[in-house]
Amino acid sequence: MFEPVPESFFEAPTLELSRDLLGQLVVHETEQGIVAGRIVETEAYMGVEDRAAHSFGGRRTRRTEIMYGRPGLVYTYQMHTHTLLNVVAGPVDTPRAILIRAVEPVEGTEIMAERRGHMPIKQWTSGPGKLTKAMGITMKYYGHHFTECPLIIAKGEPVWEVEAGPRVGIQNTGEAVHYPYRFFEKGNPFVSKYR
DNA sequence: ACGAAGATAGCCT
DNA sequence: GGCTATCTTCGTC
Repeated sequence: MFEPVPESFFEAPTLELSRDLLGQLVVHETEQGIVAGRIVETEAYMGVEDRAAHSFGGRRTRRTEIMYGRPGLVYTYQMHTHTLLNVVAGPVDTPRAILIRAVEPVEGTEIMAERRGHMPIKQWTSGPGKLTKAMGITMKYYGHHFTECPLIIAKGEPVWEVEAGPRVGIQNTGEAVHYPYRFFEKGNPFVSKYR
């Protein structure tokens, strides 16, 4: 019932794709059932020229390797106690990625509630580490493609209004701190932070 | 083999 | 606002 978007969806230029992803659904078929969330916040990481990107300066390691692959691949990595979910963007050998920072619960809410320890709903998926926990997304999806089950991106409801601003949580990255590469749906309560 | 660092979140004062 | 959990990867010894 949830259809993956076509692979061509991911071929848009990275900043455009960051906006296009807003409103689309992340859908995960788990053992307990389907969980789905509508993307309301993203951040672009612009590859070799972006000091905040893992692939800055052409850095190519086991972790960043997937960023050099085709758009639409899953780039997961571990941040302290959390898994963070990214969409690989840009053509092959252009190591860009888009971090999914927040989603709005759409389906499988009882499963998310359990995974999030029955916190208030606003805290289930309002951050990159929170949403992966709520949706059961782990490092095993590194290198998976978002057009294939059991983890896909599907067409959702369009966003009302998009706002842009500087990215969250990056430091010591010089000018990159100010780049307006964060996109979110204006006023949406699941956006990770307003400032 | 070891130590440091990090695109976070939750709990504490 | 600060403190820290505890994971994977990377650079260096």
